[in-house]
Amino acid sequence: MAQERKIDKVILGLLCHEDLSGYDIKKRMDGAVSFFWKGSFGNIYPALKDLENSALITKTDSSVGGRERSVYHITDAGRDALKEWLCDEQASNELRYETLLKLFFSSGAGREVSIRNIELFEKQTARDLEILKTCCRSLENAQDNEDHIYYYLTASFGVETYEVYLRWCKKAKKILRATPHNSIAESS
Amino acid sequence: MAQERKIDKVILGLLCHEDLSGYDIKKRMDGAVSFFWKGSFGNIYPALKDLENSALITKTDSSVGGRERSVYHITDAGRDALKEWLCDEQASNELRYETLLKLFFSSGAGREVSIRNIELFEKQTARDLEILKTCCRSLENAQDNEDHIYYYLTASFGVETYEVYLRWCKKAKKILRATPHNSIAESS
DNA sequence: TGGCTCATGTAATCTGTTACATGATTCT
DNA sequence: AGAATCATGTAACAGATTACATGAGCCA
Repeated sequence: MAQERKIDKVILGLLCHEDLSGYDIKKRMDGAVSFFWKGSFGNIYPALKDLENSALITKTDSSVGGRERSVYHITDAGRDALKEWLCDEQASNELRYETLLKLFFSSGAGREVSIRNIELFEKQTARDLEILKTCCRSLENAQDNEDHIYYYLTASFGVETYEVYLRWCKKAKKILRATPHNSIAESS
Repeated sequence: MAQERKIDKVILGLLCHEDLSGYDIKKRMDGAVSFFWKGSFGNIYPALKDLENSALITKTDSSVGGRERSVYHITDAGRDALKEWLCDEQASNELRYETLLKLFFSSGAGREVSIRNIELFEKQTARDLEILKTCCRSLENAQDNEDHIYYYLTASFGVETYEVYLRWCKKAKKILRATPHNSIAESS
């Protein structure tokens, strides 16, 4: 297990709770996890194969009729690997926001362009926030399960940061509209 | 220019203001840009070569003595390419936070582990926040330059989100310490 | 003299994305 | 019948990380 591939951990984490197929894993990843981690089929299926070869998961054929379906189950070694990762103090936290990158270099295109870019970001954030809020509310009312507290905490991280994003958008637009600026940059 | 490689835009954006060497570009990227975009030499040098081949930048040798140094300059075509990107409505904004990923799957390791992981995140965030705050303050007092308003806005995005991160850390730790939980998950 | 910073680049490797290929089932 | 969804996988490509290789200048 010299591999540090994050998709492996996501798969192990999901399988820790229930047996799933590759397709199921994709669906889970498109859900509540998606705002801080993404995956694709071209990513998931090879990882499942590797994890099976490393004996961290086992594969069981559960095809119904002619439709093929392989369900994966985590092994004890898999649980150990997951726990080892959880206990490892290293964690890479990366923000890759093209909107901020554009804003940083926006003097080349003028204020109208930067305001529009902020508005696009604002709209997307508002949409995502609604989804996260719904998610958060349903988790608040289901604290019976030990897992739910962790789901709630991650979702609430999303809600709180997205709310700040929206406040920042308003502030940024206000500043860009209010302060004086030379019109040369604008007209070029 | 069918390429969508972000490192190209970062280089063009930086060269828009001043002529720089590959080494300089790396230094700039390690500065204020680093919290929302990262780069490495193995990334920058090949990109510089490609951009030169596409005539978006030009290379000038400015070696001093035996120490080699190549300085790059943006062309008009380069400025056009940068502007085209700035005006393009598409923007990919991705958060890849391993800390959140771990937290989401933390029921496998228990509360003590998750609290420690949050504390590690908290410490790193506090460190980064101080750097961003300093950056933000110096930009507030230098609004003479049109570029500075954009630098300020991106830095203030960082400051505001990091402050929320810290508030969330406190809340999360409190919840994890306060609510009752079964000790089986803890002892396993 | 030794260590740090300046300075450029390559190569191996890893990882992810996208598109493609295939085919069954279910719903309207 | 046709569209959407279920379901698995591969191949080509893109992009980034890491380590490596090299060497000069500067400072203590």
